[in-house]
Amino acid sequence: MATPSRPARLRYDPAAIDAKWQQRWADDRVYHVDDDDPRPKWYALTMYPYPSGDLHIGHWYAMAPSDAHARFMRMRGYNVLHPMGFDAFGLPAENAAIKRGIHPYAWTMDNMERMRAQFRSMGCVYDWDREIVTCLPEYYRWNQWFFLKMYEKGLAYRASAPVNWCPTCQTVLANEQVIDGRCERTGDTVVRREMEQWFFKITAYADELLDFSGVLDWPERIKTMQTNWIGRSEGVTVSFDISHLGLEEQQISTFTTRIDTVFGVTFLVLAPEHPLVARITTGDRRPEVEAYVQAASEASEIDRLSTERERTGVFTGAYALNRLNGDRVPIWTADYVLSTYGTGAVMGVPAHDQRDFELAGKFGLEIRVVVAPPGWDGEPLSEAYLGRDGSQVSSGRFDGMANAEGYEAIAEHIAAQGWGERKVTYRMRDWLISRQRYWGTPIPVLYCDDCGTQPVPEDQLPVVLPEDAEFKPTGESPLKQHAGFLNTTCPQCGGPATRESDTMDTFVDSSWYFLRYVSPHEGSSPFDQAKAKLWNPVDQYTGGAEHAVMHLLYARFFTKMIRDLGLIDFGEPFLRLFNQGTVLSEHMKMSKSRGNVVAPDAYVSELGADVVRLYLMFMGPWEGGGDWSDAGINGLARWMNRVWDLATSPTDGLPSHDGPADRDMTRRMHQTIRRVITDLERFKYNTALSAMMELTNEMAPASEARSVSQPVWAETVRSLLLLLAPLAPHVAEELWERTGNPYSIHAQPLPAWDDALAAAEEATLVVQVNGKVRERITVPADISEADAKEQALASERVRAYTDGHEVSRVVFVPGRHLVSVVVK
RNA sequence: GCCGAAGUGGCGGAAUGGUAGACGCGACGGUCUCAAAAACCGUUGGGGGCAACCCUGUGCCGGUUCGACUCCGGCCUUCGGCACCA
Repeated sequence: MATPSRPARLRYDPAAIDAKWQQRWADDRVYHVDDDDPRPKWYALTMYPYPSGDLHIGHWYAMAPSDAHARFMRMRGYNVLHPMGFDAFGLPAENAAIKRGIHPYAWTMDNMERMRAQFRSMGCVYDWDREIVTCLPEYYRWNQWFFLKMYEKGLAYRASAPVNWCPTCQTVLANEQVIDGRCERTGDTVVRREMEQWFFKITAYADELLDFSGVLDWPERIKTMQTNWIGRSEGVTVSFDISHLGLEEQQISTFTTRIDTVFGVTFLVLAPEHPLVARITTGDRRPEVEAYVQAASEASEIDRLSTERERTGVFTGAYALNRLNGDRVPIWTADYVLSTYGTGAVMGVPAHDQRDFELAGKFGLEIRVVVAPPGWDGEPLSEAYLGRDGSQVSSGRFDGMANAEGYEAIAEHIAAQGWGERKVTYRMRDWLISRQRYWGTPIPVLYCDDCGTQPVPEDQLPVVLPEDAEFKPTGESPLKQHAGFLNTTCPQCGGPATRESDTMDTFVDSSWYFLRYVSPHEGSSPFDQAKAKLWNPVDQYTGGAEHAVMHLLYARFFTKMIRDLGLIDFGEPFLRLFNQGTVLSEHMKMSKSRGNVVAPDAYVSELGADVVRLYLMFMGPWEGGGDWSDAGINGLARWMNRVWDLATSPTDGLPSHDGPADRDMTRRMHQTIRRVITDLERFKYNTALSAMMELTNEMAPASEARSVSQPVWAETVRSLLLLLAPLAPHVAEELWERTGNPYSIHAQPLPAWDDALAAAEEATLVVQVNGKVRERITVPADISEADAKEQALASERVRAYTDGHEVSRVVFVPGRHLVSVVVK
C-alpha cells in the first residue's frame, strides 16, 4: 500500500472491547429512540446505502463522522433520531439474477445481512428498530400510493417523448442520469428513442425549487448546481406567419430571450424532430431534408452535443413571415435546435447569436445588425454581438431606443398584437420515472381496451412483484413476459386488462424515505402524520455531493408535493446539509479495476473500530475527503495507546491536592473542552482531535513529573474521555468503566467549559516594528493598553529599530496582545 | 466556453485581517536492546551566522492596511458542475 510501515501495537485488545460493548449496547437497546422523550428532538440522517454487498471505506467515511455528530448531539441533551436503512431496489440485483441465476430478492437480502453485521462493527448509534428496506411491499406500496395521488392531481402523466436509452441497462434514464451523453452508471453512450413513458411533473414546482429560503444551512455549491440545473430563463414567445403554406398550422412559434433582436431575424430554425419539418418541406428539398433528419436521429447524444462540431443545417424550401417587419425569411432545420426546449423552434438572428452567426456564415444567409454595439462603425461583425448595452437600429419604430428599453417595448408590442407573450422556460424537464426493468416498484396502472388507462384502485395496493419471474439476458423486463402479472381485470368495466410492466426509477424510493423512518411499519398510510410532525424535517442531513441534483432535488419536489397533499406542513425535507468528500487511495478514486480498494474490515479487526473512525476523522476536513495512508492510521493507534496509558496509569503517586501544575492543567482542560465542542458543532473533527492531542501532550509530562494533584488529574481524564466518547465510543466506554464511572459514558452530558478558567493569565506580547515581529515579551494577560505600549517601546530590541527614528504611530490590538510600532 | 471551489513544509493539514506551518505522518539524531521492532526524548520551510540573531517564505503580478495565507483587481494551475437551453 501507500507507505510501508509496521502497524502500531495496541495496549489493549480492540476486538474484545468492540465486541463487549457492541453486545452490551445491543442488549440494553441503548440506541432505541423514544418518541415521547421530553428532550428537544434532533433528526440526524445519513444517506442510506445501496446494498451492494460490503461496506467499503467510503461508507465508513460517510457514516462514522455523522455517527460521531449524532452521538455529540445526544450528549448535548437532544433526543436524537439516527436511523438507517437500505436503498434496496436497483439494477445490480437484477444483473446478478441474469448472470448468476440468483433472485434479486435473495441477492439483496443476503447483502443486507452482511452489511448489517459490518454496520454493527462501526459502533454507530442507529436505531435498527426503525430500519427501512425499500424493496419490501410494505415500503414500496406507498410509492404506488403517492403515484396514484399524483395521477389524480395531474402530476403523474404518460407521454411520448424522445428518451435516453442505455443499451447496457436496457432501460430509459432520467435526464439527470445522463452525464456527457453517457449513462451515469455504466458509462455507455446513450441513444435517443421515442417512447411512451410515465413522468412526474416536477416542472410544476420549478419556481418553488429555486427558492431555498426554507433551508437553514446548505452548501452554496449545491444550491447553485440545482439552480443551474433548473435553468430558469425569462423570454418571449413570438410566432411567424405560415398561413400561405395552406397547412392546418397558421404559424410557427419560437421562444427567445432576445426579443429585442427580432428585427434581425433572417431565417427560422426548427429542430429536426419538429413535427412541421416534414410538412413544410418542398418537393425539391425533400430528399436532402429527410436525409438530414434521419442522420440527426441516428447521431448519438455525444456527437450531437459536441460543441467542436461544425454547424450543420438544411433549408426546407419554405418561408415564414416576420410580422414585425413583413420580411419573408427561409425556414431551416438544424440539429443545434432542441425539440425538448422552448417551442423546438428558434428565430435565426445571426448578428446577435453565435450559433446563428455560424450557420449564416456557412450558408451565406444575411447578417443584419439590429442592436448596434457601442461605437459600432457600421462594418460587418466578425462575430455575433451578444451585448445588451447597444441601441436599436433597423428596428422600425423602435430605432434609437437603448437595448433594454427596446426589449420591453417590443415585448409589449408583440403581446398587444397577439403575436406572442412573455414566457418563462426551464432547462429542467419533467422527471421520467419509467424503467423497463423488474427490480423496482411496479407502476400501479393498467390498460383496458374499453376504458383506456386506469389507475389501480387504492384498496388494491400494493401491486406486488411476482416472485417467479424469469431472468434471461433478453433485454426485456421479466414482467413483460409474465402472464400472471400482466393479465388482470379492469376495475371500471370488469373486462380484461393489461398491467403496466414498467417499474419506477429507484430515486422515487429515496424521495420520501426520511418520512418513513418515523413510523417504519405504519400500515395505513405512508407515515404517521403526528410523528412526522414531531421529527421532521431532518435537522442534519449528510451524504455525498454526487446527489446534488438528483436525489436532493427529487426529495425537495416530493416534500412539496406531499405538503400539498396536506400530510405535512413543511416544504423542505432537509434543514441542514453537509457533503463529505471522498476517500482516495494513492490519490486516485478507489475501484476494483485499479485494485486500490481499501477494505475496512481488516483494519477494524486489527486496530478496532475506534482507531479507524478516528483516522477517518483526523485525515483532514470532512468535506475534503483525503488519501488513505497505512502510516497515518498508526498515528491514531499510537495516540489511543497514550490515552489508554493516561487513563489507566496509577494516580497514588500524585499529590492529593495543590499540584504545582494544577492551574495550567485546568486551564488547558477548559480550553480543550471549548475547542472540541465548537469544532464538533461544525464537523471539524480534525481540529477537535488536534485539541485533544495537545491536551494529552500536556498531560503525559505532568503525570510523569507528578506535578498535578489527584483531583485535577481525575477531572482532566474524565473530561478527555467524555470528549472522546462521540468519536471513539468503544474505548471511551471501556476506559470510563475502568476509571470507576457508572455505565454508560454515552448517557452522560458533555463537560462544560468555563471561559474564566480557560483564560490565560500570562500572554506573549508581540511587538512589531513596521509590520515585522521584533520582540516577544511575557506580560499579564489583562495588561492595559498603556502598559503594553510602554513595555513594548522600552524593549531594547525594539529600541534598536526606533532609536534615531520618529515613531509615527503605535497600535495596540487588545485581544491579540500585539503592539505594532510604525517608524519613519 | 460558462459557473463554482481550491492552491501553505517531504506528506495530510492548522491559523475571528494580528507570532505562518498547530496537530499528525515521514525523515534525521539519541535512549533502551546482543540486535531489531515497539516505546520514549530531541531536531525538522529555505538561506546565512560561532552565537545573540538576521534575511526570506502561504501559485504569479499589483493594490488596500500599522499589519495580508486571509480583503480587492488581474493572471496561472488543479478539481468539481454545466455545456448548442435560443
